[in-house]
Amino acid sequence: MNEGVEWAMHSCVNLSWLPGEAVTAKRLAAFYNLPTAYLNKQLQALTRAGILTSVSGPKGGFQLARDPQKITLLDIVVAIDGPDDAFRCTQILKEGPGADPKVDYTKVCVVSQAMRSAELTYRRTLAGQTIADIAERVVSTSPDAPASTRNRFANLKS
Amino acid sequence: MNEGVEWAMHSCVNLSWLPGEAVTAKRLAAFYNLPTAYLNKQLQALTRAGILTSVSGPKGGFQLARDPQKITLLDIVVAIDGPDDAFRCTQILKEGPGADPKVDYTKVCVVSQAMRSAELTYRRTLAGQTIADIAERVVSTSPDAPASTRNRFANLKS
DNA sequence: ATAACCTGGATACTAAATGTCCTGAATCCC
DNA sequence: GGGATTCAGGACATTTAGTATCCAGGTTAT
Ligand code: SF4
Ligand code: SF4
Repeated sequence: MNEGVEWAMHSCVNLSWLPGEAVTAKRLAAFYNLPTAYLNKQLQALTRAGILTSVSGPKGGFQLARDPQKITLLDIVVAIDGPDDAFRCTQILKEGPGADPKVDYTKVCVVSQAMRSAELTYRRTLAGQTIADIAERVVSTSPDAPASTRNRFANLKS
Repeated sequence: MNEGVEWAMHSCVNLSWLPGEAVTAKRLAAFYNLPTAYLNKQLQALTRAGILTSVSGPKGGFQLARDPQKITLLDIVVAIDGPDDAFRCTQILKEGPGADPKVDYTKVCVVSQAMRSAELTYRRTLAGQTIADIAERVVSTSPDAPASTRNRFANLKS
């Protein structure tokens, strides 16, 4: 899995502490000391996926496109890592016994179904958790996180 | 995910149709027209993991090390793809606010916990399905699969 | 003894992830 | 309008992981 997923998760949580404020890629990157240009690519992907909105120009930057309660972890994973399943079906049955090129063995093959069922539970679990849930749980263990995050962003020079 | 996982799944199912018979890597590869030497590496990994047993020399080959009911899909995935989670934790919090090198943020971080919970359901689902389950489901849709598989293996020249 | 087969390391090849750079367009401020 | 700031995105370069081949060494059946 793309490590940009982790960056995106944390950035979205941070952005949820800064509602209505446009934060530049440079500042988001500086927060965790990440490569700016590369993080910018992930932010672009989130924007294309409709998770963030972006504004060009001075005072521009990124912010959450909708309520954190409506952004699931699955949304982010799909936006950054793509919609493909981890288990790749290379259709080896086509080289096997009943070789019928017209059949899509992805649907028929029992192995494929079994792996797919596992990935389904995975996605369901991710879809059941939102950025708001994450943020809330962070607050419950360290209640000053939102304030200190805002403070840190305010003090970021670059 | 490693595509060897797919090869391993199908090979294990095939081997479950051939109990007590040692099948050479060359024949297992020929069944799906796979690269012999590379498939052999996956079979070695399965052997190291205790899923297969191997015998050297003429009349040698691989066979299941235990009852197909006791081989879960998770066993195979771990043997081929390794035990690591898909979500990689690069510990970016160490570059962040509270930077404490002594803390293992993998345990503390809420994002990490959320992703981990999803992977847990994934693994649980995989662990709940065995090679025997797969084989049984194949039989229920095409009852002649075991016989035709044995027949095809018997007719493989190389 | 020979041939077949597994083991594992070395190596090559290929694809994907990671990271950088640069041009162009949008926006703000003077 | 002009300059500065920032996003958008394409074009690379670099690094890492996956895929594939080969060979030398050990095991076993005949
Ligand atoms: S569908 Fe089944 S047989 Fe075909 S490639 Fe996927 S796993 Fe293998
Ligand atoms: S533990 Fe949390 S913060 Fe640390 S790297 Fe993993 S996801 Fe990021």
